[in-house]
Amino acid sequence: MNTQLSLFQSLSTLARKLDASSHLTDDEESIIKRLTALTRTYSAGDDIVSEGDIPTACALIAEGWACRYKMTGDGKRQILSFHLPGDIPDLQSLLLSRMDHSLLALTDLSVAFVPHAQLRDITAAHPRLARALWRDTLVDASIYREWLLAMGRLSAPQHMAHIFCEIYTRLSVIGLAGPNLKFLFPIAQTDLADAMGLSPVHVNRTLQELRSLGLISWAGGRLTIHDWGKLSDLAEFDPIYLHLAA
Amino acid sequence: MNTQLSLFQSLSTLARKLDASSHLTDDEESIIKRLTALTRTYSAGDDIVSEGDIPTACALIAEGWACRYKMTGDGKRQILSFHLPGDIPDLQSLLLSRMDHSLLALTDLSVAFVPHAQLRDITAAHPRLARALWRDTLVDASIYREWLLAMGRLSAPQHMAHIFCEIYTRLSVIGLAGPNLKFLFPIAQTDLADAMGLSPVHVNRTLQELRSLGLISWAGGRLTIHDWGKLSDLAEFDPIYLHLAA
DNA sequence: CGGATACTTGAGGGTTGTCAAAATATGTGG
DNA sequence: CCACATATTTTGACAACCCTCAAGTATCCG
Repeated sequence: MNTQLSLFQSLSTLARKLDASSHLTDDEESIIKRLTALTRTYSAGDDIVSEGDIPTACALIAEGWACRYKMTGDGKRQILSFHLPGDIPDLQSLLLSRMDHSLLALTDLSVAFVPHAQLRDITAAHPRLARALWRDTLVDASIYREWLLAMGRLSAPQHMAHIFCEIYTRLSVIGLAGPNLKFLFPIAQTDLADAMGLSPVHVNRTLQELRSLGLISWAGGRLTIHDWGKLSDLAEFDPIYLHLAA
Repeated sequence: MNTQLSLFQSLSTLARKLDASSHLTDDEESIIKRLTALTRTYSAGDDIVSEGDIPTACALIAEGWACRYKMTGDGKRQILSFHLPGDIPDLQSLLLSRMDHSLLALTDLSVAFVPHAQLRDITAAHPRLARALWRDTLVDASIYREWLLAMGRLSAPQHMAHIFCEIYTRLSVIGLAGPNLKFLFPIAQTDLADAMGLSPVHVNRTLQELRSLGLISWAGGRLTIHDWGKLSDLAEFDPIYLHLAA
């Protein structure tokens, strides 16, 4: 993808997300769209930012999927969240200088880096934009809460169904999934396993269960939800925790 | 405890916490200490705020322990975080109007309610205070990340050890635990189970394992860490995620 | 076409859950 | 201070869930 186009698009997506949740004025919207940023591309598997780093810019996802993760001492990985275009997964680095986790490209990825200095300037000059960004980090925290519930108290099939429902909903918001319930889900089963805290083998078996129930199909990086009602019921999915409306 | 005293103390604890992480000026510190708030007391087991509520004030814990939790459809509970004096567990309600989870008194509790209007005023007038509060919510999110890692990828004994290490560290910061490693841990094993995503029976057995290893004792609501080195090694506990220093 | 990666399947073992009951601690009223 | 009711902790037996190891199959990519 063209770098200029990619930057323009990612800033538009961000502005759209912030407007949807915090009602930006035209003025505020154009400030977001005029952010300058250095665009970089990554290959699937690359670290974008690593635990311990002290970033000087925030990563705005332009295209592709990323994730936050942490490792245990003996090399087990836990994925903490998935990130889609329009997300700024390390926005917290503006106030928490040292990264307590890493950021990884799950697919080939293009990222626009918005300098901290610039974000500090606009948040100082525009308190409403500061609040919109703050709100965005609070929604992040809300998603963590939902994931904790899913990890601790949902069965494996419920948990997996929950992830599918969340991703579909979030993709819809940014226009990357439509009402036909077919969309790109371009990660490996191993990644899903690390997000659910399970082994890849068990994820594979859980997946077959959902398939044989006729709820979904997933192949070649494309996911189809065959029965949204049953899938979201199973997952006890209620999008309130995404705080999509102000 | 006297209500006035309790309010004064909770505001001091809050000011101290914010100063430690974000370096308040004397002026800013006194603004925090002059917040007006209605103090209320709760009994262990009371809901302070419930999922779906739209709060108009934020709950500042003055004395006792609280927790955030969510329930599944079939009545299973997941505790999402523990909250100690000086914490404002529902600070996010300032920007996310509807509660996506509930807040519960784990012990008898006194809470100072700071009106949203007042918080909006001081964050508008004092951007540095706004950032200090924002930072506090970002630390919250960081703790969620660490809990996700613990739930997904640590063994039950490691996970439990991790919780003990975290709580000890956080109690130290607010002066409720000292270098002798003995401190109040006034919750039930059932609560710990709901925080770890395990059954009470298994928590009990895990506890006996830690006891028989000579790492801790826990009885009558008092926890003693006998070997901090071994306990924190087992838990792979690294307090970086608490972001105690700016 | 060949090598690497990802997915699938099977077998067996460890961890954790459920159910039920006993033992202990806690709290309250007399 | 005791007696009782209640809540919490502890124990045992068994089943379900999930993990590991290992091998086989499919898919992707140069």
